[in-house]
Amino acid sequence: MSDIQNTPASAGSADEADITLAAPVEQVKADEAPTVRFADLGLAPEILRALTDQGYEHPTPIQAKAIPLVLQGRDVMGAAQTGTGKTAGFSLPIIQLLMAHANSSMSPARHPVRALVLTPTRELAVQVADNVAAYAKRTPLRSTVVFGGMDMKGQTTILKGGVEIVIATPGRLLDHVEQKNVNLSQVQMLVMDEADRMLDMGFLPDLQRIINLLPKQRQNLMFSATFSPEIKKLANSFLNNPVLIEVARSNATADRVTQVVYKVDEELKRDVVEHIIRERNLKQVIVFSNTKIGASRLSRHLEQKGIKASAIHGDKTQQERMAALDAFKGGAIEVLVATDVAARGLDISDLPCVINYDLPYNAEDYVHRIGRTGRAGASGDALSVYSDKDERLLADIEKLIKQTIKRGELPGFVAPSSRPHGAREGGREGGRESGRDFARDGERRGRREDAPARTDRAPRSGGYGPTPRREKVDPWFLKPYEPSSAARKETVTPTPAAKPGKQKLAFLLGGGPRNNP
DNA sequence: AAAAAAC
Repeated sequence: MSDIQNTPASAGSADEADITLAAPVEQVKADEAPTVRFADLGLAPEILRALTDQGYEHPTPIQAKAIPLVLQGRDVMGAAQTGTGKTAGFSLPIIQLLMAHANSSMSPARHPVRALVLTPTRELAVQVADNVAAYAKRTPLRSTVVFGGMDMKGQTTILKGGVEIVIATPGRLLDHVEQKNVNLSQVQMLVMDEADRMLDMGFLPDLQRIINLLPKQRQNLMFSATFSPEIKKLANSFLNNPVLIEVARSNATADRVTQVVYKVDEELKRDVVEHIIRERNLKQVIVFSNTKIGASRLSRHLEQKGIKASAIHGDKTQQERMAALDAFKGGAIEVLVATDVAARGLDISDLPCVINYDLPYNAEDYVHRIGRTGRAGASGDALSVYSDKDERLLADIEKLIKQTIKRGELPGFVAPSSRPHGAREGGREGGRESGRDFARDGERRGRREDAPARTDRAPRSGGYGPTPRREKVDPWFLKPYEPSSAARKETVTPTPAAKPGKQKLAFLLGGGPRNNP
């Protein structure tokens, strides 16, 4: 992938009119993939050791760019999705900067909160916190995570014990602030992760409340997958002279991910999902549902059919959510049926396959969902089932990704149009199970014997539809009338893993050391 | 039209 084309001539776009940057935005330029090592980035030995412990040697492109800039104290606006390594991109330099004044005193007063990371979802908070803790494990810095749905007590104890780095969802953090469990007046660094999602979720008032509690003098890092006008406004109001770091659009729509859609009868969707899981012998797959109830039902259905499945959505207790995630990561659960709570942010290793049980109402969410696969140089499959009523959704998605998605055929599943009226046919190849009654939902049916894994997978990439084109990024940051804003711009392109062999091995081992965090 | 997030 090459760099994104942004010409100054296009800067006068319509929605830029009401955007006034508080300060000029500097852009840096770098085209080639970095061949640097973490050791070249000026990181402390304690941090390098922690990275080595985990098998990381080479930074991803965004890390190679972001780390030095953050170390310089710059505000950074990162246009990056998950899977680009942005978590390490901000946490490593934060740890480094805080280390300069770290002390090993046990006194809570000597461990004021100095870095704050805000995330939209609880799971993402936990994940970021896990990373931070791992990177900081050889330093005296303390970190913790606070989020809702859990007892306040444990979090309160840790907060009162003193921590330098807090990772939090906004609501619970404010809760702690109100209860005087935490003081944010010493925060030097603020990270807003998945800022676009936080806005979508209505966190703006909470964000403003939190920011009002912070010192004016601080460093701000903001990451967002999209550049809506709202995000630009947020960037304008909260960032000070930021550097824009841009990662070419997620590899989600890159050729590494084979996308296929299957048009089926609405009521056959769950059987099709089951069929796909068996046919491909999938052992690690996320199935996305548009609704919480749909996720639960599908999960239950799959479980009844002897597939190790579990659902994760907002109506589950936090304990259930975490248990499901852990079970999935640990392999006890093979199919995680999720709402969009898991669409973004979650770094659930490198999934070989993602299935859309429903096409998302929001085309943008499609990109986020399938971004769970084909990560970090690996290939992946993104399969979607849809029915007649979803044609419009599919059209929206294809318009967004500027790509026609391959229409797949499922041998054994009768095409919706040719299905005889009233018949409920859902058998598979060889008609082994023809005549099954698909009408009675929830009825226990005979468990299907394990089907041998077939190899007639959908063809990999290529040859179908126009060449994928990267989404045009609105050049809001170009300030044609601002002399200090040189037309330099940073575009970081994800590169294949530096060591493909090692990467592959990591995947096979399921969570072993990866090349890039 | 749905999901997420504080109690």
